[in-house]
Amino acid sequence: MIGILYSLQENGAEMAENTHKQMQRFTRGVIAKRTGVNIETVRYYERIGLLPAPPRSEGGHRMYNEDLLRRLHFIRRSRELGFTLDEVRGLLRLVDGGDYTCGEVEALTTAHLGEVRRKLADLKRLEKVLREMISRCEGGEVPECPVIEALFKESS
Amino acid sequence: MIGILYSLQENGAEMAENTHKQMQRFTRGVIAKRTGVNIETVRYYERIGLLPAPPRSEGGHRMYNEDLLRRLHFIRRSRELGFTLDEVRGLLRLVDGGDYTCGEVEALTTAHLGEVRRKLADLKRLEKVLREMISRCEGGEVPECPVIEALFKESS
DNA sequence: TGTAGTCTCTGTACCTGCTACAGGTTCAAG
DNA sequence: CTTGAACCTGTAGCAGGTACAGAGACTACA
Repeated sequence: MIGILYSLQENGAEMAENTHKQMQRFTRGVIAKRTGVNIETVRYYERIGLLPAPPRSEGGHRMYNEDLLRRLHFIRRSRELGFTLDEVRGLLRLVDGGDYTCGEVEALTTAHLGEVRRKLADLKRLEKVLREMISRCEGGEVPECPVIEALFKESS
Repeated sequence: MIGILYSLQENGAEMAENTHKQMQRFTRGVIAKRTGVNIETVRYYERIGLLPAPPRSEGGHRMYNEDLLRRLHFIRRSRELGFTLDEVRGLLRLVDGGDYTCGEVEALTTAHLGEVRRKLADLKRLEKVLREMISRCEGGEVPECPVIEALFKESS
């Protein structure tokens, strides 16, 4: 088994005095700007167990830290790339070094890698088509319609 | 203005005798296998105006053609890459050569291209991290946690 | 220290993008 | 002409958010 090498989850007990400093007050505006995620969505992620519940202030306000912002940013990007929240959960556990065996890590990672590579290939084709459209347009040429099947190969 | 050079939409009036041959009976299984989209979703796309309403048989059954299957496949792939249905709509109109001016084509295409390139960059970083995890694992090494911020750069 | 303005809280309702019935009709193979 | 698979319309549900409402917490400034 792989040990937990670098957990981003911090539980209350481990919250020593000196780490309290890192608990700035991140407003919804700051969170949105730095991660692209709005506060309602953050609460939603907490509710479904995708993010750990952060410590609270006396008055009950959530106290976020930098790590949480990084996780949020990661989630946001992954979502934009078309991964489901379940897949994101898996990715997070992978990079956290969860309690997977090496074989499990390899199986999961290989699966993700396959998906990533398929997406890369598709995006490259799309990029090519878009690039060509622009250059034809700039050349004063009327852009021909790139036939759709040229965009993405039909094999799966 | 750019003319409609190659429209995939066929209206009833243009349905000549010889094109009727192409109207095979595609069952939900065939559609799912060839496009990855199930029939309920196809009907949904038709309802929201993403796909043209196909001609019907005497009994009211939808008669799909190859073009529609290609469009479906295109939509599916684009969705997997994280584009919204609205963005897909824009892409379809672009490749159809809609009634855009050249300037509009360029603006839209450039915007899509920017997004595509950001996604490409993100996927490449993700691929690298996953590849490294696998190779470390294969080397018998305990995989270290790749720190999350290394995955995706924070500059939006 | 009071108070205004901005933030957060919980809860619920709504939105997008599907997906899955239910109850009935059509189609095509035998 | 039957029979089973596939279709039809309609509606309801699920995932992944997003947007209030009404109430309380925080901060800055007088």
